[in-house]
Amino acid sequence: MICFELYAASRAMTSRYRPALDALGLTYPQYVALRVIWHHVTITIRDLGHALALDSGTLSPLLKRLEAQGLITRRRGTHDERTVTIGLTPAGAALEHQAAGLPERIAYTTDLTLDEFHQLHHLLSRVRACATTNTA
Amino acid sequence: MICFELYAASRAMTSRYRPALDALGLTYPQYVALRVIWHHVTITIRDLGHALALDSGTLSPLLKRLEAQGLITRRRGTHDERTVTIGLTPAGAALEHQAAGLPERIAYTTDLTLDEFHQLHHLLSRVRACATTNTA
DNA sequence: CACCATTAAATTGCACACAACTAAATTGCG
DNA sequence: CGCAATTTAGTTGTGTGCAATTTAATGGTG
Repeated sequence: MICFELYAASRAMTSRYRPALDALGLTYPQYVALRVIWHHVTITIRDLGHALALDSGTLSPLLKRLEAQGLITRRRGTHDERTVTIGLTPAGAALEHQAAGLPERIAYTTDLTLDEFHQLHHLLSRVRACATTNTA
Repeated sequence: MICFELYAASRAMTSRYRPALDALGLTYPQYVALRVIWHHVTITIRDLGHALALDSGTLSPLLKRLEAQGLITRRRGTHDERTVTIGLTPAGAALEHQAAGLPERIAYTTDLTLDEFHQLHHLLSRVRACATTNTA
């Protein structure tokens, strides 16, 4: 039952982020979305959805909440008016510094060695690749 | 970002179960709850919650739906009336046979070797243990 | 150019997760 | 024994995930 182990481990790890994210006023999905936006500065909802493997049914309300918090901006595309490009407000950009080093701090509290992290990362990307490519 | 890999891999694997579970009329959380019930035949909500790392806020409505589907029974404890013991209806017990071998069939469609599965299982239980014990 | 298939977001509906709270039963301590 | 702390389920409220549908814009084909 690898699937249950993934499901339980994912929830357990996410719960480790919760105290720090609560202090920033973010949920975990909001945080990972912001990470992608911080990295790209501006990004379409379409590309954000590909990066996170989430559809507009999840992202639309999530991004609406981030906009309501004054962290991001939404702008309709000019040459393709179907697209919406997400940008950062000063507050949204500033939040990157407050959240800096969070994954490292969490990883530090686990007992895994660096080598085990690399192994796990490799296996998880394999699993994810198998599970996604074959589905399409 | 092990946490995001877990989050993405978990969702990807769960989506692999979806077609088979749709045919059984189950969601993935309902399926994993039923697996525990099949194994124990009868179990209190408390113990089920410990096995799945889910609280009554999640389990109460989930079990109510399984009961509405005629798969499980709920019975108040006799010597401790706070507890509720879950049992199986004939339909709920029969479903075990229809769901037999599902994890193996899903695992077969991934490219991982048996050895990689063991490694992954080991690392995931380590992660889960670190993430849960230190939180408590 | 007209038209249809495709694409991007948003919306709706359902089922989790989880925090916070409530209600009822039990336990334990003075 | 009496009563406060604890335990067990259930309820409420918020925020995802994801299927299905809707709306609007784009692109390709005849």
